[in-house]
Amino acid sequence: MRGQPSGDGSAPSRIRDLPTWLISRTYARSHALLNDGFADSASGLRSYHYRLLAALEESGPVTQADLGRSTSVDRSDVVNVLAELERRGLVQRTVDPTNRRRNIVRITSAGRKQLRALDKVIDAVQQRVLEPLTETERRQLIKLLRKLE
Amino acid sequence: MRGQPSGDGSAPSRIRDLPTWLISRTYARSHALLNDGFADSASGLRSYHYRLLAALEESGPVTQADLGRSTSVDRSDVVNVLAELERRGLVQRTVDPTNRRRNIVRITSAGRKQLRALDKVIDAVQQRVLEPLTETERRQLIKLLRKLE
DNA sequence: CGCATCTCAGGAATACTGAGATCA
DNA sequence: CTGATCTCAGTAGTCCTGAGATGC
Repeated sequence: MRGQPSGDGSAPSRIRDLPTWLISRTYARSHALLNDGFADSASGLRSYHYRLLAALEESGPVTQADLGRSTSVDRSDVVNVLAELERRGLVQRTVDPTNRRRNIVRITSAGRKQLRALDKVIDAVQQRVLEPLTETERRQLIKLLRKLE
Repeated sequence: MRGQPSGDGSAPSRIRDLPTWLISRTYARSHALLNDGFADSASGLRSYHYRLLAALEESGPVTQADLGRSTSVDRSDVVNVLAELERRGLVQRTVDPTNRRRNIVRITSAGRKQLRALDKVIDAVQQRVLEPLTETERRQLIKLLRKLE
C-alpha cells in the first residue's frame, strides 16, 4: 500500500489504533481458537456451554434467570444451552418448589468432569492468546479490562 | 449467590478473570453500541462498511484481496459489503487493466462524506466504552492490545 | 498446469427481540 | 393486575468454508 514505518509497530492508523477494533480482533482470534479447541475436544460443546457450566460450578444451584444474568448469556440462549447440557446429563433442572415458575439448575458430577476437560481447552487458549505478554502485562490487561465492564 | 468481597472488584472468579471472557464481554458491549449508533445514523451501514471505507481512505485505491487482508474482513464478505457500498455510490470498483482478475477499489467523495458521519458514531462509542479509564490507562490498553495482534 | 482473484451459496456461533404461558 | 420466569420462534451481524469462473 504505502510506505510503512519501522519500529515496533507504531504505524499510526485511525483504524488499527481504535480500541474497539483491537478488541474485536482479539475477540475474533480467541473465539476461533476456542471453537477449534472445543471442536477438537469432541465434546460437541461450545463456549456458551462452558460459560454456564463454569458459572454453575462456581455459584452452586441457581435459577436460570440468575444464571443468565451472571454469565451475560441471554435468557433464550440459556434455555437452549441448558437443554443440551441436560440431555448430556451435565446439569440437572428441577422446578423450585417454593416458586414454581423457577427452574433450579445444578451441575452434575458428570458435568464437573466435563468441565475439567474444557478447562484444559480454555487454559491452552489463554496461553496462546496472551503469549506475547509478560506476567505483569497480563495482570495489567486483566485489570484494565475489568474496569471496562 | 455467595458472599461477595468488598474492595474494587477483586472477587476472584475463574470465569470473570479470564482474559478471553473479559475480551468477549467488552467486544459484545462495543459491538452493540456500534450497531445502535450505526442504526441511529440511518445510513443503513454497519461495522463492516466502516472498516472498509476507513481502510480505503487510509490506503488509497487497492485490490479487493488486499483490502480484505488489511482489514481482516473475509474475501466473501468484502464482495458483498463492497457491492452495497458501490450501490450507494460510496466506493468505485474498476477492473485493473494490468491484471484483469483484479478489481481496484477506491473511495468516492460521497464515501468520504459518509465516512465523516460514521466517524462520529465511532468516536462516541470509543468514549462510552473507554469512559472508566484515564488517558494513561487508555494508552496502556491500546499498547497491550496491539501486542496481542 | 499451478495459483491468485473475484464471486456465490451457505453454514456456524454469538447476541438479541417479541410473544406466549405460567404463576407468585 | 403487575411483574418475573421460562419457553419458543425467528432475526441480525460477524466470521468462515467450499466451490466455480476467470485470467495471470
